[in-house]
Amino acid sequence: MSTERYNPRSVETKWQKTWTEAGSFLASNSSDKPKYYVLEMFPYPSGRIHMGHVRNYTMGDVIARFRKACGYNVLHPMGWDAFGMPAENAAIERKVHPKVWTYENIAAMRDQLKSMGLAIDWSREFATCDPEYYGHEQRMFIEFYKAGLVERKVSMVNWDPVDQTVLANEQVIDGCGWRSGAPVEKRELAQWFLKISDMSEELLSALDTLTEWPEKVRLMQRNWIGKSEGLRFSFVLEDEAGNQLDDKLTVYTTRHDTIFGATFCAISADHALTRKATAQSEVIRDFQKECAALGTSEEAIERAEKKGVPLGIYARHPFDETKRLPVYAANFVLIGYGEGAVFGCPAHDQRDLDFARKYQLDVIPVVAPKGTDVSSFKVGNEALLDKDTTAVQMVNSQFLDGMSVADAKEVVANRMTDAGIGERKTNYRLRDWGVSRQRYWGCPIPFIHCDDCGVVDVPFNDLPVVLPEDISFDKPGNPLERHEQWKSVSCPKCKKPARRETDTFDTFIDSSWYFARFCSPHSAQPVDTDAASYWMPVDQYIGGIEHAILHLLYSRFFVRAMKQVGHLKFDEPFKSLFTQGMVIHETYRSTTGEWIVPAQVTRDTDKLIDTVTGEKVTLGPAEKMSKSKRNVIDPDDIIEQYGADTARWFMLSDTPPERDIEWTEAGVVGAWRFVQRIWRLVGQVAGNNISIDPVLLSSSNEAHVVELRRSTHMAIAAVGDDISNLRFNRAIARVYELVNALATSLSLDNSPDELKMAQREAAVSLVGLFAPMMPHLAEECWQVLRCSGLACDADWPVHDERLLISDKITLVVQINGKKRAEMEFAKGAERDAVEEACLRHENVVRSLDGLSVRKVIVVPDRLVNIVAG
RNA sequence: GCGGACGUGGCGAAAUGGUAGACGCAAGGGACUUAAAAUCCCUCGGCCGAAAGGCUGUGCGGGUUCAAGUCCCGCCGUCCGCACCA
Repeated sequence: MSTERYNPRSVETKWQKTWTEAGSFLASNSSDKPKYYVLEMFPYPSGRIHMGHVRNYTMGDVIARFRKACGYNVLHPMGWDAFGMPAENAAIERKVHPKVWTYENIAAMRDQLKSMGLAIDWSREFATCDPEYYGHEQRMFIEFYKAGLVERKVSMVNWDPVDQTVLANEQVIDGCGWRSGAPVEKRELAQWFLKISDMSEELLSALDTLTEWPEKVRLMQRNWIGKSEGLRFSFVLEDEAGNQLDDKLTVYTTRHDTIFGATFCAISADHALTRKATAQSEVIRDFQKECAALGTSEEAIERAEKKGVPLGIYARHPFDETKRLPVYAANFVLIGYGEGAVFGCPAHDQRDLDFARKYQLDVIPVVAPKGTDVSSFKVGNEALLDKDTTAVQMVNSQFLDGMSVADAKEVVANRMTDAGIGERKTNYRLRDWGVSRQRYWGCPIPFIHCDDCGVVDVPFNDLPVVLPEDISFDKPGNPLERHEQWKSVSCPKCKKPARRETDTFDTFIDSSWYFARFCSPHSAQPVDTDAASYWMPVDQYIGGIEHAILHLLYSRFFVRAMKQVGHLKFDEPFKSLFTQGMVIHETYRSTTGEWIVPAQVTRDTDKLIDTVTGEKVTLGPAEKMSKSKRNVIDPDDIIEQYGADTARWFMLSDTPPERDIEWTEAGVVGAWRFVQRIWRLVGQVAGNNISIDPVLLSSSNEAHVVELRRSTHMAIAAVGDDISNLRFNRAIARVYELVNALATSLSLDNSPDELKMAQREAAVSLVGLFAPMMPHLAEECWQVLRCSGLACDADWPVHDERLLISDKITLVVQINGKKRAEMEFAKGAERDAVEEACLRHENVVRSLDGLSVRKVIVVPDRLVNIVAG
């Protein structure tokens, strides 16, 4: 049979159409088969898919198709995380309405995803900006409110004084607003919170049940929740002259053992005592402004140089009347954690030490290695963080001297408790989830403010509260706040004029339950509880590691909240989690330092040349594909030139899925050549025009037949195993091995019919094995091989265990751990016989010259290690 | 700053504590061709050697073990998250 080149352009659209018409990937909510729910994190509709999407959705697709072939009822849906700031930025910069921009982007990206040939049930698609979707979200929020899961309280936001608008952390650059350039201020606003911190312990302990999550993600969540067992206690305060003040200073610490090392107290710039002090001091006012300019980002706060100002008040040491500790307002103390106040123990905390050195405060070591000469023991510029708790003891600490750290904690906690100035307290770092955003393009928060009735929830009958469309972004700030007509409503309770809440939800809410909605996307309820009970939890969830904490933790919380109000019957949304790596690419710069797009760079022997200017290009490291560095490859271009299968194959090859993958032209071309190679080999097999006689094939002892069949069945066993474990790169290496074996077999002359049958068996199996990865090529090969039905409906190939067993094994002979020889033995050979044979091997005899054998270690069927000296 | 990960040939990588480098890419040599492309065959961590074989080698320094890329301790480097980006 003559083999023409495989032309993906026409073939791929043909099969996509076939699948759609056959409804191949529609999931049924009732089936006798076991269910399997595979989900990739849904995309933000930025307008075009990027290579990260290609990687993410290819992985999910392989799993979906593989599970379908294995006989599962598979749910593999797609939707859009469609609210968010970029739509507003487009509205400001390009004068297009967020809604128009978003839905146009969705349409474009849907087409792109479809061109990848994904096995998705598109009948379940929705966008989070669909009023139908966010209406259910509003209803659930009210249900949460009634169930006591919601709270309204004051918290800080970044405020741009010029644009008169609230800024996200990413919009604060070096303490200034990104558009106005004005120094950021902090402002207090009454905001809505979901009380996730009430669930800290539950969210922490349930991590132990998530055995199919990466350990690193569980660890990150554990640290994020940040459970600590400590002590909360109060200092008595006095003024400069030693007069006792009415106020007390309450601090939280986990290191109460170091109380005698305390040399100062530090409180947040937003602490009530700091605020009180600003009234008298301009210095303190200025300091507070300086802290405000850091914004609300914890990262910025913690990276900033440790600074503070004395407040002119002092804390009396609880156990030593001769000591008093100056109280500072400091920029590194977070108002949101513990009490917003700490005592500083510079010897044993790096931040405290940096601070103490800057302001010449005392540094008193109170924990030292046993046997240290205390009088000469000094701390330099590195705090002593005692890791080996058995090797240290308390010093310089009066009644604690000589104790272990743990005992000292006990004693201090008991004394404070007995004296009524302190109590043991378990603390969590996890804060409540602030969900209010002062923005237009989000889900309206379904509440009404009435002067008489206060905050009133919108009646269910009036839901959804739909975003008004007649808005403008001419002025900075939230258009909803300026929309008098939309804002004005009558109070549901007293019917008097009232105002709508103009804040919208954090988009993390939208993404905290979409996976449950996919089970019954058209239900009149937020979720159909039975459908969710059938499909949930998601069996395999795939997404970027950047979501390891927030999205995944919020979803875990939200599902529990939904359970509490009766929508769901389970606790954990994601049974197995996989976090894939990024797609990176080399970066290129011109002689003048500008970034250059890869398409504009050509390789001339060992130099890189700019095809537009002809000038030399400087090669930079491979980095995450980004618009700013211009190192972006457009998936459309790749699919147009090589086809989706080639792009998919490349994404899965070589690099383990959890690691960053570098996109290279050479790699894509390699994948493309492999597609053509398969096509040629399958064509050759089809040309043999033979059908398999199972009896004849399995009874053949012909060496080539046995060898090829062994390769085929080893590949079947290995590929299935590797895909199940998401080791796609290994699965692909096994596919290459099978292709190499088939090619070798096909190059033999005068093949008997049995060998042709073995070749057909290899080819048909091969197509089945790569079908989840290259589904279009698989359909085309399936057809050429005259197999029945569609490849996407075919069962996963089954391997014959008997063909995997070999009666001979190659055993490695080591002397003192170094390989000296290889020997063949029958499988399961006697230990003594093996040992004896090894010792007679010429290499072994030579190497052992002059040495005496002390011990021989035999690992059956693997290795012999002769210990000699 | 705090938290988390990663580090193996020219490159992407593989390796239940048991033969380091499977598989792929690139490179070099050869076959086919008028030529090129495509395809096919061979070589391919480093050093010594004609070969057999030997020495060395998994970021760096120690340790455990008959045996360490793998386990433990300490460094170095790179990347990700830090609560209003999604």
